Amino acid sequence: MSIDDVAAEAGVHRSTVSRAFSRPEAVNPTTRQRILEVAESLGYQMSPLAQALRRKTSNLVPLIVPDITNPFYGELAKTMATAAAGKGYQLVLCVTDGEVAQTSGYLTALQGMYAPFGIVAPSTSVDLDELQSVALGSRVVVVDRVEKANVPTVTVDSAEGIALAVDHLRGLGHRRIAYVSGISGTYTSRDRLAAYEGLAEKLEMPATILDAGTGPEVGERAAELFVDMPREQRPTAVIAANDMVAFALISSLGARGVSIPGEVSVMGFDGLELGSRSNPRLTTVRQPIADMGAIAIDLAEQLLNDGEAQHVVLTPDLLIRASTAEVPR
Amino acid sequence: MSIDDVAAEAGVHRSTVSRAFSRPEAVNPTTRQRILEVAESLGYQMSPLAQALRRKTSNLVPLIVPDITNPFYGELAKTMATAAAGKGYQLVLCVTDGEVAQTSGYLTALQGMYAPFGIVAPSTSVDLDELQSVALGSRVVVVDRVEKANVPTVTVDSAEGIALAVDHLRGLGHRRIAYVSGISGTYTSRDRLAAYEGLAEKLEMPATILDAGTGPEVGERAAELFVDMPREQRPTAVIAANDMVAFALISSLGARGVSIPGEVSVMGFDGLELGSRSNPRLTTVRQPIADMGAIAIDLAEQLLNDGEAQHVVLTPDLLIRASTAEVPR
DNA sequence: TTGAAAGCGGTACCAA
DNA sequence: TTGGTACCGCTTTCAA
Repeated sequence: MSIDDVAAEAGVHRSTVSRAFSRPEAVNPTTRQRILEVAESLGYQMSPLAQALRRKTSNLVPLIVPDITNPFYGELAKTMATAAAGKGYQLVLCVTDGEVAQTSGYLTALQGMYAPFGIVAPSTSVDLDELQSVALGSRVVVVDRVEKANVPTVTVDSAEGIALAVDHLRGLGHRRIAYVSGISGTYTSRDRLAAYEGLAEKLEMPATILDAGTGPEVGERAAELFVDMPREQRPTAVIAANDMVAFALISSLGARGVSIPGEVSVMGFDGLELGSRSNPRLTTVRQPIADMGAIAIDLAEQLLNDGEAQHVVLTPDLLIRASTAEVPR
Repeated sequence: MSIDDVAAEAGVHRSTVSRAFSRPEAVNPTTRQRILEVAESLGYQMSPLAQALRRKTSNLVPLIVPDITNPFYGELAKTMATAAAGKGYQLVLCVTDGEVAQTSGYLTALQGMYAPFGIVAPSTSVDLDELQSVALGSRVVVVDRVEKANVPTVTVDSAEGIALAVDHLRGLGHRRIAYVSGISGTYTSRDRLAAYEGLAEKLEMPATILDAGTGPEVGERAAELFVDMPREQRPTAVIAANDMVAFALISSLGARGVSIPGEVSVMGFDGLELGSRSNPRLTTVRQPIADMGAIAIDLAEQLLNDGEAQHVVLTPDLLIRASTAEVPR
């Protein structure tokens, strides 16, 4: 079932059929109508491959994430998939396991497929300059990573988020509020940490940083640090670098008999759906993940059209659930 | 950078270059060596698109999942991605939101891309016969769904898994063991439920089924049912249809002040990584998700080669963590 | 073992 | 507005 079959059946030339689809206004309405009907009746589907080969641009968009197992990237992938599908793109799933080399590998591979652009949710150490050096790299939008001049980015305001969290906790009477840093210092984790430190200074609040550790043992280190502190010095609340760290921390704290929010309030950052199924349900700063997909695609298209690299910074909000409570007295 | 550039530079015909890559034995070793070197020095990459167009088969493999947000599918996707990458396939992410129509839609779309086969983790209601009626449908392997004669499948033994769970709980002294059914009756959920009922009968154990409800409120219904029962009738342990249901249940139970595993032991089924970050850490039946990806790809390739639809049934094992304990007395 | 030529399924420019 | 034609980058059959 190719374009020639339709052309023959409709009694026109293949080029006319082609136009009927790609530039409808350039063909006689009557003719077009006939072509469309014939195509319909023949069940004709245009070959995206042939089209891409000729046009030198496909509808294949690489989505590069460090770890699709992580629900944050899962939620991100979902919104991306929805947004992409709406614009006729197909998402090619590229999982890097946090390895930098893979990112550029995928990008060049997908460029061979004439991918029009790529979406990258970079792991820690991806150097954006390096990224741009690979061919597709100059047509990439970066999600969940702070601004970089000539690469479009969509992020959430860390300072705002941390302020929301700290406000909430102070409103509950907390004064010793610690920050639990994320797995191997994710980029956002660092950004949020900086926001926390900045705010602590501004508020003249003591800044305590607990390291959650890495790997499958996340949360263990921070929990150890916590229980090893003399009671009266312990923070009464902690803000985790992200929801996953918060879950891990709560788990480790729970295993040590620390009750939440009875003894410590714990806040996350991300607003994962999962937080409504945790024990206790997680109070957290919510990123508008649902918007990020659509925005990322828009930014990509803008980049292609105007060559303009825009930066969109989204505003987070508070999701108050059950892991925070008034400071114990 | 096309095949002709390499040909020119190496002083041979394009067809020879083509052969040098695809049928190395059909070209003079010396010539081939030269071609390879030239290609290397020119940084030549073959166009997968052009190749696919001509060969009528690509390396694009649709991975169809109902919800990538669910960590189970996330873990599945990860192993698939790894297995696929190892064989030179690219995974195209297709999220169906549980809508049947989408599945066949994706399949036909990807067939237009000459996808050699597809991987489907079907949602509840996908009819496998219906699935096979669409073009690509006859070259599909199904994951996480019981056998169907002419479609290759890879699944885990539900009966074995439930037996493992029940054994574990009975070993801890539990006699009233309930089953909490999953979200809108997933296929595996039903399969596991049947296994539970079968085993209960065999063991002459009372079978209690708690419905976890649907949507964002999962777990709520079961938790209500549970607390509404008179204490002495309450199950002392429950087996959830899957880990996500277990998390939700624990969350809802926790919100009602029921302590786990103090008052009830809760078991999951899946073995998600997430279970090591829950509170309490989840005792569960583990599916060898990591193997499923590689096996699925193998089955697909076998199907293409021999036309044979194999069924692989994997054996689950027990992951004992902290959500189960001896029956309270 | 290598080259020539046709074709995969489209697009786009040029002419009519 | 339509048709003709060349070409995108590669594969494959047929001859040499």
